[in-house]
Amino acid sequence: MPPVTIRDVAKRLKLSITTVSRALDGYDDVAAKTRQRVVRAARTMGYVPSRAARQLRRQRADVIGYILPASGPHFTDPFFSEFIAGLGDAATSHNFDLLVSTAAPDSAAEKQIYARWVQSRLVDGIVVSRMRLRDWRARYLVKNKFPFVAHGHTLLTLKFPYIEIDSRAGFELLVQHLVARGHRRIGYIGAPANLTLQADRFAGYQNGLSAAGIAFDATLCAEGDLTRAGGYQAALQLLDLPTPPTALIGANDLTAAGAMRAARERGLTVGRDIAIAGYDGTDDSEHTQPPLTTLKQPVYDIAQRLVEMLVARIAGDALAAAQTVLQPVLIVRESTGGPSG
Amino acid sequence: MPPVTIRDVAKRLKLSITTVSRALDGYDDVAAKTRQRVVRAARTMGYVPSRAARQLRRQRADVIGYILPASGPHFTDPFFSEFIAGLGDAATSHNFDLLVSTAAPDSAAEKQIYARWVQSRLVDGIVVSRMRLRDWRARYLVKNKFPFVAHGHTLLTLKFPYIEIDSRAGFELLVQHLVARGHRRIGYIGAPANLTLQADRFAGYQNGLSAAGIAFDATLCAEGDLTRAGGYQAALQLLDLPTPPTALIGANDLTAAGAMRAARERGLTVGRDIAIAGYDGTDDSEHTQPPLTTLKQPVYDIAQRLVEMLVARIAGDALAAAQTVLQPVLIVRESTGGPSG
DNA sequence: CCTTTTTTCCAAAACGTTTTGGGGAGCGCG
DNA sequence: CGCGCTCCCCAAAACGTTTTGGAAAAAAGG
Repeated sequence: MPPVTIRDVAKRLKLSITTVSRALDGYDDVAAKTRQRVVRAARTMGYVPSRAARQLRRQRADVIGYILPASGPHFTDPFFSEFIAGLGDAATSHNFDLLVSTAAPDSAAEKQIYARWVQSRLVDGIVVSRMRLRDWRARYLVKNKFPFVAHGHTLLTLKFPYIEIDSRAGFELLVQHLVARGHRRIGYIGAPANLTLQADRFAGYQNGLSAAGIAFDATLCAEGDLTRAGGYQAALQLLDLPTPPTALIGANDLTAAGAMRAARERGLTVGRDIAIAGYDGTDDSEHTQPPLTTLKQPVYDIAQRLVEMLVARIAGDALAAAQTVLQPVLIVRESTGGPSG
Repeated sequence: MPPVTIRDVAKRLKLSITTVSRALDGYDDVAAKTRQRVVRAARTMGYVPSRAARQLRRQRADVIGYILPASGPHFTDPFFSEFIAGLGDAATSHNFDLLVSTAAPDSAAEKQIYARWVQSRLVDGIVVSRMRLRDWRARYLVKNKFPFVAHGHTLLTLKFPYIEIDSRAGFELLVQHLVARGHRRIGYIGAPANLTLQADRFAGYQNGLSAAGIAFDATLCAEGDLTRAGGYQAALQLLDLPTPPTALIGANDLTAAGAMRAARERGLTVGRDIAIAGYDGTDDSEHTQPPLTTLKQPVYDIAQRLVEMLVARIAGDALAAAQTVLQPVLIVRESTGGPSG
């Protein structure tokens, strides 16, 4: 049985298509009684407007897009679960749908998806996350005047709305916390250098050191890839130094989790023999062994607010606060000695 | 600047719309030379077909839908990260897009989303996961003859294609493993009773016990909710029994992770004083402390295969293996004493 | 009772494709 | 030369909405 169209409803009611459409859309040039008839008939007949037709006519899709920076089997960063949940919930509550795709950062596939989405007007706005310092996505979207919002900024001189966590200040705080616990040799496991978050967090780390009067030592820094495996490898490297660090900061919680594992393998008890801290503060960090000291960013809220900003931008509203910067909050747990430590 | 349409391309080339369309779609009734001209012009002009128009005309969207069983901030089950990555990658490689929404199981919102998606032909197929014993979603989709595939079966007498892991056999195996390690008091932390996976895994647990000649003891069973917090609470309850279990099986890894935490809080060393095992086997399980014994299901592969089945079904192909049952593989790690234990 | 205004409805045009059902031109063949 | 074939191409219809620009009917005003 073919889906019921607006024409069917009109025919049944002996009304014009126009009237049915306008009745359903709540225009005031249709008699109250008629509207009621229409609404009732539409419901009992199970009429739902065709998305494609509506979309074609109105030139908008009521869909926002998000591309997961992942390709391949092993992808379990809780950050993104929570981020997607936030996007999804917010989208639904604004009567938008969420289109999700996956692509490895800077891959050909990624470019292709953006081109397709933008050109074919499949989505009418995009949320982009994990920004790169010179982010072609931002450049591309700005150039095409395509509505988008970002989680984080870039180095480019482009104007676009974003929400950002001041992770630089956060990492300063983290270093300060470790220094207060008596640490002087504090290692850092970063992310790929082209990521904004790496630039910020690394700068925060360095600032923190110099604020405490500790000389920066490049040998205490290693590059991870924001995964557990990357953190593990990098941590091993640092722990095997002649004079290993007594504290380790990971660019995110996953990195820190990998580092904890490496520490254990080297016979160290995390929280006593070595301090380890991360960044993100999703639920998982609370459940590591020992619980992880971390900087918490409100991932779900951010996702929600991003959607709200995007929806407003699609509607053409001027954005009140186009660039928002939030402060992360330091959560001290046992992996650095515990709250009272 | 308005997007370039097929009409623009046709006008520029002084060809008909028809010819341009057919040239691009690779019909063989257009001269090779003409096709070349068209293809080139389309590319240089940056022409991409309008999704809405194509969709309206062809009566299909090339979109598949998936609804995440979550609503609210705390949602970080790695199972779903990996599942979504699999869906996304597979969809992309079949030239489909993936529409994602979130809704709490059996909520009004969930019903509404299904109705909308199905009626408005927004998606032309749906992947449904975490099946319920009497799943209204399966019923609804079958009734509306809407293409879908499932991860797991139901109790209903409905025919639909699915992939399933024989978790019943898996749990038998798990019990057997624990018995071999000398355990007699084996606890079980389950999931809500309306879930198929709970029925299966619980049955497997019971079978395992009876195969080993151990009497089933209901006091050793508690209900979790597949989250870490749920596992934690349930485990506390079991550990505080007069004669607590010496081994604990969680319905999934998250449950087991929560149980591990509870055990530690009671001063037990996991893997020595108590054995704990889970189910899912995503990467996370390898990185708990101690690493978790688990039954591994190939989540990413399953997601990919589901998409393939769905795409085939949308295309109208008869499905070769409509119901697939895979065996989970037991991965023994230190949480139950280690491989050589 | 005629005019003006308001209320309620509608026909037709778009939106950008794909597909149907030809049709003209060139060629080979008798 | 005329016929049929093949090769390319195209006009027009259709997909299901929303929106524009009235028009008929009813109400109000004189």
